[in-house]
Amino acid sequence: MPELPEVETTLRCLRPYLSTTIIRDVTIRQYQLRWPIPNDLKSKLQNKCIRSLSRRGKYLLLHLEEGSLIIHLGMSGCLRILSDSERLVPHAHLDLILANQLILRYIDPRRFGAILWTDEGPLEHPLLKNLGVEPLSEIFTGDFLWRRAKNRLVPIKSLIMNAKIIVGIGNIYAAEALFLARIHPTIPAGSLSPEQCQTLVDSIQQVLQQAIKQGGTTLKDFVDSEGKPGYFSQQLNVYGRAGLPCVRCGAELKALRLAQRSTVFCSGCQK
DNA sequence: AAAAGGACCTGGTGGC
DNA sequence: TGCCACCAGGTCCTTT
Repeated sequence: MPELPEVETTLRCLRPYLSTTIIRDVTIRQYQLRWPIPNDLKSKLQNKCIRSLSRRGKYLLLHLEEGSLIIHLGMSGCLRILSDSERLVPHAHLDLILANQLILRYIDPRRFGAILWTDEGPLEHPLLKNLGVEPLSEIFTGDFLWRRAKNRLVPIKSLIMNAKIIVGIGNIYAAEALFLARIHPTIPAGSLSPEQCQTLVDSIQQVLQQAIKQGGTTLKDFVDSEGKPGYFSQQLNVYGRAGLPCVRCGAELKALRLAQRSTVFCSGCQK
């Protein structure tokens, strides 16, 4: 499910409910996610105050007095704020019962997500420490991308989805950004000109910012923490539109498989 | 070092 | 209606 805009939407939605809130209790129904939920998590959280929330790439971080909860939504995860009367749905793996009577519930059918704890600064955690740049930060420039792409033969789509280089871009927004930039998804990353890199950076930032503004993309089951879907799916130009006409030139959009991911593009517009 | 492919897991869809 | 193959928003790990 969630790429950067969906995680950011979740963060913004949660913040008013969670910051400076005390966790009264923790219910764990399923420990087996991508990695097991730590056995001692309950003791780390119970009666502790959530000081603040942040995001790094697709990771959500809840900062407590000592240590942080690291949450990743995987492919199908979401976090909901619920009143205690709501009935349990399948795959509700963890609840934080808050002092304000609300429940923060983690739901993840495919269990590709993760809930981990770190006593240290969370950015030093092995999963976060080697992450690439934030695409909406000022250090993500055309020159940065050009230098990282130089001499590399991987398809440009794979490169921009590589979290060691840039975080947050998944299959939807990679396809959309390449369409906006008129760049073919399979061309070797190292063959882009500096100008094309600048265009691509601009397109990535544009598509992510627009998607955040729309509350993310709901394909199937993404909702924010209040249960509202995102509306960016109405603005998708290529993702999920193989066989349909290109909104720019009218040519039939093509699909191919790249690194086991479906990839839609316009062979008329994207060179 | 870089690139490619497999693995993890559930649920929905389309074909026969 | 049932069964099966295949697909889905991620990303780490192993192999080449």
